[in-house]
Amino acid sequence: MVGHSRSRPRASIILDRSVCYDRDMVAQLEKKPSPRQKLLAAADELFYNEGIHAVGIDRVIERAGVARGSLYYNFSGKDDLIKEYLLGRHARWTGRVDERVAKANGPAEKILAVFDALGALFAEPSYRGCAFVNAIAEAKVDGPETHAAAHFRSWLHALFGDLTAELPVENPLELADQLVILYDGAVAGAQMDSSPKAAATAKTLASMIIGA
Amino acid sequence: MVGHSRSRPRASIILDRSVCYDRDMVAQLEKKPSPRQKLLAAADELFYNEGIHAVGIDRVIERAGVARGSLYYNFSGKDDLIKEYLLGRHARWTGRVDERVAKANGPAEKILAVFDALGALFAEPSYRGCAFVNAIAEAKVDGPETHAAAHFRSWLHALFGDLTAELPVENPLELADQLVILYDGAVAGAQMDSSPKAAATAKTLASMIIGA
DNA sequence: ACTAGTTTGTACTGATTTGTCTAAAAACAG
DNA sequence: CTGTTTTTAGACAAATCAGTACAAACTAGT
Repeated sequence: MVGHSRSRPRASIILDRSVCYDRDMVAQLEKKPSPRQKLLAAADELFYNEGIHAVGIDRVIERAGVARGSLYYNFSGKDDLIKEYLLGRHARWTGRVDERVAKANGPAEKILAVFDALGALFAEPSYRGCAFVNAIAEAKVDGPETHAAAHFRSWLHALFGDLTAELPVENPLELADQLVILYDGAVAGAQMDSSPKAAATAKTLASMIIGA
Repeated sequence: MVGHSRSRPRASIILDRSVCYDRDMVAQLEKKPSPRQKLLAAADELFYNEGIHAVGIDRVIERAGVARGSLYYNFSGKDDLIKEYLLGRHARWTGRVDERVAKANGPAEKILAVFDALGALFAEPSYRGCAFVNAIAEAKVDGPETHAAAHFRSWLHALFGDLTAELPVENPLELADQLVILYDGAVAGAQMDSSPKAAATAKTLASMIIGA
């Protein structure tokens, strides 16, 4: 609940996305990872695999191999670490989806490419559901997870909203809502049933409703 | 991790389902609720609204208005309380769905009745997603949530599997998988976007795929 | 009324939680 | 080299966690 007692570091979430090549970025890529990066990597792994609430900062610190003080020097507390963990998840996942969508030709193929991205995600052995759904499940009202999850949801709706707008259908917004349901259903089903084929099932449904 | 040190009570989960009318059942309905029932009611409310991990047993006890010892007399520990909480959620939800399905005429209407049940669920102001999805999100491997969630998932697949089997389609099992995705998508979308209309959207999609 | 089963209130343990503090070493920039 | 920033290791506090122990009181069946 208390801010930094020392000065704040200059690193930002942009550094993790490889979109901005300033001097600090190049320097961090060539040198060994900073304590901040090690902490974010450890938090990403532990929070996602075991749940945010179930993982104490001691385990994050131990996993990262850094000193306890480094956490509170680079972050204002666990809530801040949670927020940055979710921002990183958001950036990496949207990057993967945008990449696949960009490669596809035409709005219909771009929509189906989203479900191909889900299929690749579900095939990863470490898949344990949507980080934002899981975070909201254990979040208290107005917790650090709220804004990050809302940000992710607006991205998801905009993704399908933009793609269906280029489709020759009578009601693109309704179609976007339907695609969001297919997306959410595949994500949840793959987690609960441990069946990666949910992506293929959802993709089949998606191709049905965008073709009709 | 330790069993009962005193003798174990004779009440079972069946008593909460109103399916078995023995003498104990009638007695419990007419008298004031037992500490066990108060504890289950408090755990149901707190675990669902705030997350299992985030709620300590002290808050459950305080909310139930019973003594600390009553928890460990009626349950073997928090894990046991979690298990009973999820069993109760399972019984109540499947009861509500089965009731609506039973009232519908014909397999197609019965399938759509499931999504009507979801619509009624999402309209409740206390809706906060699927208790089993939320529980798994914060559960550790082989925790008390695992079996309850698996039990619920097999019920869900059997529900749509049985209903699609009575439908004149070429591949009822594939259709059942698709309906599960619509169900999961509505459940997750209604939670993440706080929009009860996800049930109607999923129902529209369901009627499309079972009509074709 | 007697007895067994149940509930209560409180105190207590031991482990774990997030977060603070300090002093010294290390890395870094001008 | 000099001075600032960052990292380290560890001790420490205050709160909370699940669970145990125990004695007294209450309830219900016979």
